[in-house]
Amino acid sequence: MYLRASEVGDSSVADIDRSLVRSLPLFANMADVELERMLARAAMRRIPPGEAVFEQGQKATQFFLLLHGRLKVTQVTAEGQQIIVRVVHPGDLFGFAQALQRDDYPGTPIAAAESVVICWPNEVWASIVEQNPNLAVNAMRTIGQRLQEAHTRIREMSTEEVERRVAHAVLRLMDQAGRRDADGDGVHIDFPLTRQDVAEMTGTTLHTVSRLFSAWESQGIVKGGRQKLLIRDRARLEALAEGQ
Amino acid sequence: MYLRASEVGDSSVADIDRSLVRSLPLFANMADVELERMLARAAMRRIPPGEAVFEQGQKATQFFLLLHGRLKVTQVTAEGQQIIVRVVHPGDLFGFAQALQRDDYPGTPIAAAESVVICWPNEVWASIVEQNPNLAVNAMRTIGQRLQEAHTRIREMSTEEVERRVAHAVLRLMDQAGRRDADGDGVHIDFPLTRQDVAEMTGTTLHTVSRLFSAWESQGIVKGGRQKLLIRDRARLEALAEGQ
DNA sequence: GCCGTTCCTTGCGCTCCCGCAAGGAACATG
DNA sequence: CATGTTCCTTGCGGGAGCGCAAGGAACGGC
Repeated sequence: MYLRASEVGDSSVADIDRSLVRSLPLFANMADVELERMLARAAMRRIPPGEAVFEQGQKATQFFLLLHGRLKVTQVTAEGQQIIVRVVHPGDLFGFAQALQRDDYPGTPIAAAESVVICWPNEVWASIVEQNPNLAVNAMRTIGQRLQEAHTRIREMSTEEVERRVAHAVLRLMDQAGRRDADGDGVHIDFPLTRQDVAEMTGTTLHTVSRLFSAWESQGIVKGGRQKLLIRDRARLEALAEGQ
Repeated sequence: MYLRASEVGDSSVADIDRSLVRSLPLFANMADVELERMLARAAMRRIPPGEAVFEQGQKATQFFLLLHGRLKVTQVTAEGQQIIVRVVHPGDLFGFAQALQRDDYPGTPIAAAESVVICWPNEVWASIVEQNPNLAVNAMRTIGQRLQEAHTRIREMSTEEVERRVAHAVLRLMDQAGRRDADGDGVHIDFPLTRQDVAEMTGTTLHTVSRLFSAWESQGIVKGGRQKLLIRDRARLEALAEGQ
């Protein structure tokens, strides 16, 4: 049944995995009845890799929650330069334009791996918050954390050289999407990640990232691969991030 | 009476300028009674230039609103490098640590000019939000906007060269703190602003900022001065910000 | 299995910008 | 007015990292 729905791309409320949703911090203090009422107004969508959930600049009519998979949120500048604003992990809200007080989406979330999202029309937000202020508080915390991450990134970009910034970015990815490697030693990043991606996260070029990874690999700190990254020596990486 | 209170540094609720507070978007939808109740739990403080409202890392027990003046929020890295995270303008909330889900303040707000703030103990927040969800929504929007600004800055730092970044920063300051100059031509920044400050906002050095300002001055775009900046040709500055 | 596409690597030259250094101007303080 | 402090300016040299370029490796589609 799930598979059939997936083929269509859209799917009914009944298919949404309750236990998964229930475990999210966002809904921690929400009563079962409330949650059910909220899910009743939701829709589910499957996003194949490389596809966008919505496009930057598009009118914001819905907000979203990532259930499975991984999204890279990109922004494109007037000159066509692209950057990755953040990575959306399972359980994260995104496409939250109205909270940012704008009526269009500021970025484009692209599926790095096969992903499943649920979405609500914008109007749902207000009506739900009214009955459940706790959700608003939770959402605010989420945005607050995101703000903190942004400030961290600004600080790093202002004061650190490229190697440290890249090391920090890799450590962050490791914490958010690390997975113990099947082949024994090390932790790998759990979704396809190109050198270009890392460059766009750290404000550098894919060339520099490639050179760094090569250098690190020769020291046994990481092991690269096409769209893959395996971290073998976290301590050394942390040392690099702190500037030796 | 106001002056006497100022001398002490702390002041009573009665002194708070109601019409000023009333006009803030944050309280737009709040009933007079609610506002009065909220102000009843507030305290007022005067901050002389150069002094901090609180220190980075300090336990967060209060949140704040800037009434008059101007604050530069700085963060110091482990290596002692300083950056300016943002500038607080009159009407802005700050010291909002609990919304960021942390119990210490992430930065240090330093008065650039003589400033007046009002502050509340953290507990007030929860009790007020409960009775007035609208305030939570407003606060979330504020944080959302701040997040957007942070992303803009990240994008600029990733993709633009120093000159464009500095031009953008100056334009932003102009919009937020610009004031028609008394001596006729141009708009000046309404608080003391050093080259070092601008450097810390844009992730460069005071040397580079100084060189840029000199170059711009020789083209008649701006006019510098000790802790002063006068913008004479906004159009040219915008052109620079867009990359000629 | 072949071919096209995407992704990665590495060398080389160049440029933007930092860091050092030294001097000068504005302002505060007694 | 004298002295110290903060802030600004400018020259010079060096280096981190970008951009170009060219080649190679992994993957997917037919």
